[in-house]
Amino acid sequence: MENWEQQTLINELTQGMELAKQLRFHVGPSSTTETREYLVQKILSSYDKALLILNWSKSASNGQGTRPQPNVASNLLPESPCSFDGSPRSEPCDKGIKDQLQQQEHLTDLSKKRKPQAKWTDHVRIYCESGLEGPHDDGFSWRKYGQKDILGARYPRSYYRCTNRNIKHCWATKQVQRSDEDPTVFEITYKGKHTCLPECDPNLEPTQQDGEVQRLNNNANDHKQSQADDFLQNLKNNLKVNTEDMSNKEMPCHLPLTSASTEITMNGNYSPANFDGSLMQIFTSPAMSASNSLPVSPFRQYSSFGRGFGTVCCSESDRSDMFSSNANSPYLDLDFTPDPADPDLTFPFNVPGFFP
DNA sequence: GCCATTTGACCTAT
DNA sequence: ATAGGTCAAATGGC
Repeated sequence: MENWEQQTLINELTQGMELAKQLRFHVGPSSTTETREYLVQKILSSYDKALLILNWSKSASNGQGTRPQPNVASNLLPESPCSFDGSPRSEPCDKGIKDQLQQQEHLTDLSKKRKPQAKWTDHVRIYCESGLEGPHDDGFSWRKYGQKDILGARYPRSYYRCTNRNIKHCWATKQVQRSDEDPTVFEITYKGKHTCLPECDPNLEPTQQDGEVQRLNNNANDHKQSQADDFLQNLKNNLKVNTEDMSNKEMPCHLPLTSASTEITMNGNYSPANFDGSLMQIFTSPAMSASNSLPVSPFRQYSSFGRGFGTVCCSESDRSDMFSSNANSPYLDLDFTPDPADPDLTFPFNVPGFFP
């Protein structure tokens, strides 16, 4: 067993023990069911991770060349930058990492040639239902550059790229496609990472924003707590959030939120410290899509989510089928380098967006 | 005029 | 050959 595996194992077991201790204090009637379920889920998650690491090491020592890839975490670790959402992934996690590297290598290739497939892909599925007062976005501006009828799909697929593509060489793209099975469900696939800053603060000068990107990249951990706090606060106020895992079965984890109208369900665990993560699959409600009486223009509306996570722009005509979700972290460097000592720390934040 | 969307054409992977 | 992804001219709104 490699050192980092051992360390991770220790971390997970330690975390599990700490969580169990916390749970002990929440056995009484003063604590909410959500709190207890949340802690239980985290404990289970920690032990799942630990077991996986053990199995991983075991298979490796047995000479089985194919270790469970780090994407095992995608099944179990919502903080996994590779798949927090748990929705079907187009790429194995490790391949995604390689692809990211390949993408960086090809960033200079601005030719008309199609760039290599799926350097880094995230898959997000979102639907909205009543409860959100307006579209939430992922903090980035997207420009639609294509639409294509997909074989076997009832609805066309829309292609979006970051509006900063030319300005800041931001190569993030996303694809939005309405689900055949449930037209209220939209599948959003993100490709590439944002190298630009979300327009979270219109008062910031570009240079300030650039500096902010750098600062955030360098001090991502410093912001986790505040982002998480803001996120939680807004969740309490606004959202009902669900996620699904890869097999589309529920692995609920109820956050200890006090608002009766607020519920967060996600596969795996959650802690505020994790909410700087890039991948969070959020289900919001569909009825919102029917509402055209938005309080604010869908163009560049600032989200009330979190710290007003930036803007998203889209056309009026496209509001019916475009969503924005923050599969890519708006703030953090999306280059995913698993920190073996603390994988949780690499979990970036994700904010859902929605365009009715 | 600028910017975003639309949409047909083109390119690439399979 | 076909499907998916992207480009870029045309178009429209502000």
